[in-house]
Amino acid sequence: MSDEKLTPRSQDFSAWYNEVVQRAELADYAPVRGCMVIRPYGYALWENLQRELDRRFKATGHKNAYFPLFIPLSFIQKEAEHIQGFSPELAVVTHGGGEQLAEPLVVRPTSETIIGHMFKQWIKSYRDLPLLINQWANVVRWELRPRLFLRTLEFLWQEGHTAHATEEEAEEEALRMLNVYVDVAQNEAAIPVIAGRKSESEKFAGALRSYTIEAMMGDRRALQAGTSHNLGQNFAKAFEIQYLDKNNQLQYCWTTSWGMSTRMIGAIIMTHGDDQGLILPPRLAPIQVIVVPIWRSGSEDEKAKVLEGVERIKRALGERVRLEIDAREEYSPGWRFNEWELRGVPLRIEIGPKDIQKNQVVLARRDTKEKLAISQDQLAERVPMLLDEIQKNLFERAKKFRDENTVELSDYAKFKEFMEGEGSRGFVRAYWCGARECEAKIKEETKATTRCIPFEQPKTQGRCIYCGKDAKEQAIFAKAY
RNA sequence: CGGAGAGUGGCGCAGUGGCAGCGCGCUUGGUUUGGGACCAAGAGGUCGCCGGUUCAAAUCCGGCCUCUCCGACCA
Repeated sequence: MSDEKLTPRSQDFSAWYNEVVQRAELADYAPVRGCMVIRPYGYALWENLQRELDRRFKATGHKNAYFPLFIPLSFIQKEAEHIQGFSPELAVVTHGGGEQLAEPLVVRPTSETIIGHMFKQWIKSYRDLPLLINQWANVVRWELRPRLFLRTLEFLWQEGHTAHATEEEAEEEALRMLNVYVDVAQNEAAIPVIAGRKSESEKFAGALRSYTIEAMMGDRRALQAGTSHNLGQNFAKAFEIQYLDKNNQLQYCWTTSWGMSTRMIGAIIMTHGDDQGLILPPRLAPIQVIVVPIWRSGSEDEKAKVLEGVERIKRALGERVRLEIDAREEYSPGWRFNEWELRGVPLRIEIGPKDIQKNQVVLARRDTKEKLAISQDQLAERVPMLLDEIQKNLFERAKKFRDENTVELSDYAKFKEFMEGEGSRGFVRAYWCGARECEAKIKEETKATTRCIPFEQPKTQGRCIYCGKDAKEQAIFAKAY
């Protein structure tokens, strides 16, 4: 561990991000380019996110299963758009057991194809529907420019895959799961998101429609934090997922898929972090409260009293919050304060000789840096309340930041000016006619892409920011990760 | 793949031909402890790899590899 300060976010956001990830011990670089090791602290954060997602998946009727890592190459090729979208980033196994394989195997970039293959075996009748499956898995995409958590060659995620009798049911499912992502992002990760539809060019390879939640990071760039796809009958037709309806007619299923990944950890870091380091939302923080006891050496009596105080804190809070104690004598209090701030623990409790005398403790909030003294008798009541308040404050703060950096524009010259330069100045809401050409030109000229067409639209209509033709809807434009 | 930068103890770096160093971290002992403590003694290196020049190469020359950042691609 180094004593040096982090690179300030304003100076170099990327450098800040990489330093935070490594120094907070979330992850480390692996010996293979583009791969990372998720360390225990980072993995604990992932487990908390997993738990919240999994709980909601089960509550909406989904069951977990597991499908193989290897997919026959021919499967990927069955859906035309799918192969086009994914072929540049496939990892392909050509040899096994010392022999060249008769058919190469693809390391899954996503599992629509192999799951489609299995769904065909499992679905015969309308009585088998809907089929609601989720899997927790790793996937591999051979990305050109990796970034810790945001874009690694291998990443962890969940992928939901469902099959339905009707288009309406599939659509309803895709939107239901997007709402689960909205709920988890906003209420657990404290990240405000904009939910909407992806444009044709930004949608998932092989989908009928893609839905997304988009978040603004601390450098004002956009990050796609979760997606849900209505796959129509594209995969059902490619994999012959068919059922007999009530009238004994053979019908193709309507399928969906949806995913959220370890990228969310990157989103949490970049949404809430500051120049001191990480700030974790209490609901997901592996450690919600860190207790830092303080005493003078040479006084065993004082030390014993402080440690008794620590025991009282543990008794009051141990069952209610995720609490750890840092009683390392080899580090000064100041060092320990900085360390736990770097690692983003939402609330710190300081307890020393002065507090013992007054029967109090000092609480230090990570989000506002405020310190306040409370009576030890109030711990069980006040600490959970304070954690809730921190959770709420992080969300409100991020929302305010996003809103302050979102503008509505109707003039393309102003749009270009807004997007000028290396960094990002934020989100632009603008009317867009929906034409692929306008979208492509805007991207070429400004590097901004359509992030989504938000569900929430103004009542009025307008003119396309690029071509000036009539436009029914607004889109969010931004430079994205 | 295009552009930029970097490879020297765990980390950050200095070292432009002549004994491989500094700061932090690590170990041991001691003194400390309310915002990144101090003293002392230690451990730790085939200087990214291969070849060449030279009495002598971390340093000069040639080739290769890797990583990071910026772009195209993407959860």
